[in-house]
Amino acid sequence: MSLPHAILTALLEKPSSGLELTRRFDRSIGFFWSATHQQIYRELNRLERDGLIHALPQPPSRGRRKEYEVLPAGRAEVARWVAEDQDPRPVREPLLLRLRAATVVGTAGLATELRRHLALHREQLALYEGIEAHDFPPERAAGENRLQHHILRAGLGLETFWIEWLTATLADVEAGGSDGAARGPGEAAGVQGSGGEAG
Amino acid sequence: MSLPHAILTALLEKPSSGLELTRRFDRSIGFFWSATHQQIYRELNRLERDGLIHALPQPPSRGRRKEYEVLPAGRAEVARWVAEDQDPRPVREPLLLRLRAATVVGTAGLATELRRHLALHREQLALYEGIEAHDFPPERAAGENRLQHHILRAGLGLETFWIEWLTATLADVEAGGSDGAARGPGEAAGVQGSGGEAG
DNA sequence: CATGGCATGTAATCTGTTACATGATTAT
DNA sequence: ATAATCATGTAACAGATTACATGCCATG
Repeated sequence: MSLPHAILTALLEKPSSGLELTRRFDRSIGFFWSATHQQIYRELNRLERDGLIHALPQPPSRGRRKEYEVLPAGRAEVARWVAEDQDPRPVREPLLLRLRAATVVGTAGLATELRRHLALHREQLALYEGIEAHDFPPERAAGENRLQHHILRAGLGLETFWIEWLTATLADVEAGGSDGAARGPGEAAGVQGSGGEAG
Repeated sequence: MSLPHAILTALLEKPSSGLELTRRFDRSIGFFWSATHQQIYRELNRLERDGLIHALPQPPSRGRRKEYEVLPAGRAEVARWVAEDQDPRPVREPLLLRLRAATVVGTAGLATELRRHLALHREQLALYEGIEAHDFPPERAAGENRLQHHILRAGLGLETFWIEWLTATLADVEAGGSDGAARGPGEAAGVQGSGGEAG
């Protein structure tokens, strides 16, 4: 249940309308929590109903811009949530799944996908590096906004990791070149399976 | 739409019943794609209805074990999916969200959470290291199952990244020690916001 | 007054989560 | 017999995705 809190945080930073929020969820916030405008409007209505935010007084009609502001109860809820016990979500990465599938049905077409992903991650890394250069220049390194910098570094670090991992994996997939089906059904099963059970 | 393919892959590795699959989704496969038994049973029924798998002939009654096997159409579907164009999912990490919220409402209670996460990631890393030692011993390094090793390395790399990142972030949060509310509302907004817009 | 873009919203569907229900099997 | 556990399943709901609908407003 993070979306309402993401919205509250965004509104605390700056009161906004639904569409403005949508835009911000395409950029900075969306780098680690994405949301569509439908999710956002729905959640705004709930948050208002629950008394955590309220719309600034404006003639309410259908197609008209509606600006929201966080109420004290909303701010308190965010503060509570920051300290809440909340386990890290298990990794959910379809590409790793597909890699595993490839060990069974063959790697045909996989290299192309890996290359494509590599390019996308390089793009994203470049984007983050641009933001870092702009917002956290070396001259005022030990500044106030250390937390913000750490958040950005998470993005930088993750992209860097994927780039390295994809590069290594791609090399092996291209070297192996085995486009066809896997060697034998069931052979690959033990490797990850038995290890997991042992651990 | 990865769950059906995850199940097909698991069944290709080894025909199983619903509960067996559930167990495997708690270990090896679950390391990068988790699922509960309800999801699995629902999906098994759909896959059978769609002719991608079939239950091995056994007296079908309610509480009785039902073993499934992948049909040729199912294998073909997996092969198709391995090569499919599929963009990486945007990162969705509540902890980063909470960090950002903390820049606005204060870091009270945050260090505790970071420490807890650090411990959990260290545990997970140890688990992966155990599996690596067991399944990929250095003596038969350049072996057959390179792909499987790469999959495991993704887990190792991600956990390692989070441990390093959490350590660095925690140090700053503890040093800053500002438990109270943020400096001023709106001040923190520009940092990530403007950077994102510029990029 | 028509067009296009801005802004909010509805509806349908799918995926994921939580809680509970029920039949079968095994051990005591 | 009965309790514990194995195994499958139902129901209700929350969250996320996709497609579409509607009203406002500026411009030509």
